[in-house]
Amino acid sequence: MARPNQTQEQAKKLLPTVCKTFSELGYRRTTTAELAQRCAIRENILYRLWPDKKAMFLAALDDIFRTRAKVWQEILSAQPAGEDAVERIVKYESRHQGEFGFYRIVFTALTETDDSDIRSALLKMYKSFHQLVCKQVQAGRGGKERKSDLPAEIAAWGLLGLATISNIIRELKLLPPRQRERMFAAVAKALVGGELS
Amino acid sequence: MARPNQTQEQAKKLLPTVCKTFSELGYRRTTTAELAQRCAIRENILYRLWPDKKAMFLAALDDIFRTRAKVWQEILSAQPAGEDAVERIVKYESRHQGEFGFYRIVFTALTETDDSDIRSALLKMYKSFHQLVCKQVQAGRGGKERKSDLPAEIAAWGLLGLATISNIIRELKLLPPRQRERMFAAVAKALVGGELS
DNA sequence: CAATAAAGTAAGTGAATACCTACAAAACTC
DNA sequence: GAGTTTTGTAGGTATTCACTTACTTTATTG
Repeated sequence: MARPNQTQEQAKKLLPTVCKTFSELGYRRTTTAELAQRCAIRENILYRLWPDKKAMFLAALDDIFRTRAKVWQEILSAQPAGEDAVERIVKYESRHQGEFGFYRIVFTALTETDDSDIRSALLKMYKSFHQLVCKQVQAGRGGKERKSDLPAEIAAWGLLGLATISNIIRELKLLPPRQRERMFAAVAKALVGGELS
Repeated sequence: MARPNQTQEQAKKLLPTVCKTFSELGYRRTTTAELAQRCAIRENILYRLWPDKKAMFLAALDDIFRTRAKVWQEILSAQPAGEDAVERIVKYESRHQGEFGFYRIVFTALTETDDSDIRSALLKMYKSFHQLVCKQVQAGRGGKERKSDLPAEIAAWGLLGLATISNIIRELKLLPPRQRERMFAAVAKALVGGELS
């Protein structure tokens, strides 16, 4: 025996760069040569870490999802399950959207949905997020749902749509940042309920 | 002189096939060979109709945008500027979403936004749609805006987001059709105002 | 019909790209 | 330090793809 295998660690170390590359260039335009160069390694080392390009992409998708979920968790745990949990997440999202290239990766994945692996990764991701948002909406309402409110599951889909269009707006600079933030807050309020400030 | 130039007509005739191909395969996976085959012509004929692949894509993007706008116009002109104009469009969209591959082309375009031509085509498209939706929201409210209502421009962005997530839901089969329709209607109502049935 | 330009056919080309092979250097265990 | 396994280097290959070239056929007009 000799030299412990450190592929796991190296893969982990390279993931941020891989994510960034895929989110900047999309799936097809990201070449393995480009990936290798940005990671400052040779191509064949990439192939020792992942079996093929698709696996690299799926790893990036998964990582970016985990990262986002973790960020939310942190926001929530700062002052757990309070009345204003959604509000805090909404505020955070409206400001920091796109910082981690989350949506660009999702968009590029959405144009590859005829690949069953990518499809099911996306499916899992959307379900998880919907559930997460759902819970927060419910928590934010503190159990008492007024008859005028949208059901939480429905409001959650609306919020995911809002996040999506908000990223498109950001991407295309359809609105200046502040206006986009205000739009985000106003629509979120309309969806979740009147109490949000 | 001999034989009148019919490239315009042929281009027009091929556009639906070109659109369909791009929306099924995305920009990168659509090869000019595939396009030619589906159009039942040779590759170099494509290049007599458009200067390059990007031009083919932009033509498809433009066509699909015009088509959608025309459909809306028809829905509206059936019973012009009524109180329920938005409602009719919303109902139509919730049912027929994705039929024309509209969003798949938009998604693939969104991953190519560092190309300035594609970027500005998208920009123009989103602005037009937002304006169109805006007008309809205002018309639907019949001039009288209640203080609880979202401003029309903001509600319009919300509706575009709703349309987007709704297409993602359809694409990934996150909800069965009827449930998706109900979700669409409920969120649209929350955004536009309480009067919609 | 003759001249001419468009429409179509068939093949090719150079560049890009995912992935592989063969080997050298380094590091860990005993 | 010998033996073994990982890590790194350098180059290659088969394929795909956007786009081209050279040529034949067809339609149109004077």
